[in-house]
Amino acid sequence: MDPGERTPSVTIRDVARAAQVSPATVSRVMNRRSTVDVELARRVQQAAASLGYHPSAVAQGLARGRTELVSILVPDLGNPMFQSVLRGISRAAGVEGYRVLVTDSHEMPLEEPFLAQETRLRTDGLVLCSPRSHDQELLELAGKLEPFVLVNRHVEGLLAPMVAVDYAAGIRALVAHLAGLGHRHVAYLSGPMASVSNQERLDTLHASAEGRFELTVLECGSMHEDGYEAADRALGTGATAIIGYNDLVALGALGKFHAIGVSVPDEVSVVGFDDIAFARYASPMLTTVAVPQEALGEEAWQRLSAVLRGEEPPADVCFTPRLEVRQSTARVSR
Amino acid sequence: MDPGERTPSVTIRDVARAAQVSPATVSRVMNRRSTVDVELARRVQQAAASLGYHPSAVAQGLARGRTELVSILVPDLGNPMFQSVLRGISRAAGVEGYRVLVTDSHEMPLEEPFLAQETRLRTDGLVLCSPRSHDQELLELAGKLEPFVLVNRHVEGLLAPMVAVDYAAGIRALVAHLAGLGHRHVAYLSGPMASVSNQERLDTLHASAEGRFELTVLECGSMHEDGYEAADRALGTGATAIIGYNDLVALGALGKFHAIGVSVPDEVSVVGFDDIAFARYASPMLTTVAVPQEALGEEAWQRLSAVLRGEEPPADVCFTPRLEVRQSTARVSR
DNA sequence: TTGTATGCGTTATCAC
DNA sequence: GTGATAACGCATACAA
Repeated sequence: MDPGERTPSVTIRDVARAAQVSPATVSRVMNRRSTVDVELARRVQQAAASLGYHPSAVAQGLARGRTELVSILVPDLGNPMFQSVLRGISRAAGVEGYRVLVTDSHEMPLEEPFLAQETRLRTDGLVLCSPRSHDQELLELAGKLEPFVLVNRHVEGLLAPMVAVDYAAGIRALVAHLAGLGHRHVAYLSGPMASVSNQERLDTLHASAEGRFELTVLECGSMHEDGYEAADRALGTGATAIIGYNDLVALGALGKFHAIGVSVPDEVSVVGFDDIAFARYASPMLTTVAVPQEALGEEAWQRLSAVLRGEEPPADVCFTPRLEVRQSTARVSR
Repeated sequence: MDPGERTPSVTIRDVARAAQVSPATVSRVMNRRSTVDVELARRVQQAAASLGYHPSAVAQGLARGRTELVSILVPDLGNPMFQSVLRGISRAAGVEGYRVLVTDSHEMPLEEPFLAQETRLRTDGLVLCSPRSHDQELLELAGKLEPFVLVNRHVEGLLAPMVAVDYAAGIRALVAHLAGLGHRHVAYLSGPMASVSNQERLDTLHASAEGRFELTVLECGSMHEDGYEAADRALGTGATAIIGYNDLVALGALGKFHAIGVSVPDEVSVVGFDDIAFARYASPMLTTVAVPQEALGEEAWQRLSAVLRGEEPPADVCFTPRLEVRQSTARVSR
């Protein structure tokens, strides 16, 4: 076998020749177009099969003007939250024959615009998941990114379809829950500064904590290790309850507390955000705010799909997350 | 804005016209080819910039004969193990300008051949991660899948590069560990029947348990819920230690034990496989076998990349996993 | 119904 | 150095 040989791909012409018809007819047969004579069709089918012919996706893409590929850009492929969104999109898109090209910006906001454009150029559309870029930047970029839909982010003045989550409502539910349990001092393990959802959670936290409990904010991050590292710092503030930026952070804190012998929820309550699959199986089971992750992906696809078909996309949607009370929170003991 | 308007994309001709040069020259400038007159080059650059020109990836793909896209097929995008492999590939490929198209077979072995071919057709190469198909099927398919590399699976007679893990060694380490702790009855929560790695673990388990402890095998699965559901069944067999097919299953079992008040590792030891990030942060921290997940992805890319360049790929590699003793295992108390 | 011819946007092989 | 021009593989008006 010659290692240097290039794909000796069989083309539509080879099939045409073998079936003794024109390339156009082969094309028609392959695309089940119009009425092709049954006899010819069969000849083409056989020729194609025996030659092992498969239309070139690239050539089809060029000729049709669409690749049936869409891109998704996420800040961190390692985060189960984004993985679920990806699954949702991938599954929904797959049903319509579209495949997903995924790009990870590795929580580097500055790279985002470049990556978004780059990946968008290779496909028919783009899903921007929790972009960390500033509103202004997104507004300027919008033209070169279209068609695209925004997940987990609202940008005023942007005409792209959006699929969002009412994080404020989730935070308020969390605050009410903790206050109801008698907590008077709560620590928030803050997420990435570039994260708009972190900002939103922070703002809502400040607003709704007012008059209910003292709030201490600690810079943390978005990953396991960040929560693990910040857990005892949080405890050191005298807080009786800790709110993680997301479940990963909360789970990291849970791990640390177990490691240093601090009992949850007896000595300290811990809550997260997102309700990733692991939250339910943690010990203790994590109280958190459930975000419909796969649904976010599906809804995003519905909108992108509509735009790709030239139709009007469904109206923007904003999911209201649901408080999921489990075992990591309890009435304060002091 | 006319909703029906198609991408009014600016082409290489538009730039050529604006810069008063031939399309060929524009192409040369865009690709930093040969020596183009500095003055002309600048004119082209300006024209391209002011027109917002970007080469069509599809057209380039057709003309160059490569898309700079590779596919990866995984059995379950929801599994952190595969996510890590994906990350590894995505990151390594990204450095060389390649993007990754991901397809999830949703643990449906019968769909795999079709999906593999389908996704392969859209890119320059394929990474088959833990394929569930039979050896025979893979051998027959190989021709239509090339170039591709195999991760987490060895198939005799297949000339595709492979990146594997010595699961048997991992299992033996696990067995030695548990036996050393005095366990005389161990239960194995078996993974998907179609999983070759499950079969390998099972075989090695049977072989190395011989004379050390009694082994009970329970059908389970590959996900959290499966482990959660099977945990008490496993305990009911009288086993003092439980080996999960993977970390997900083990973590699920851990969750169940916590829920029903069974203390780990005092009443029962639990071990997993893979060492996903959550294993370290579980309570108790999960003893498991560490598989270098991202490295698997990176190595896979190195091989695929070499083949794409027409070079000889590095030799097949087989990682030896490392036993990670943590807190979910202890000396048997009876 | 079927074939012919042209276009899709680039790259690359030639002459100039 | 630079510019025509022919692929690349397929889809699709249009003609027959």
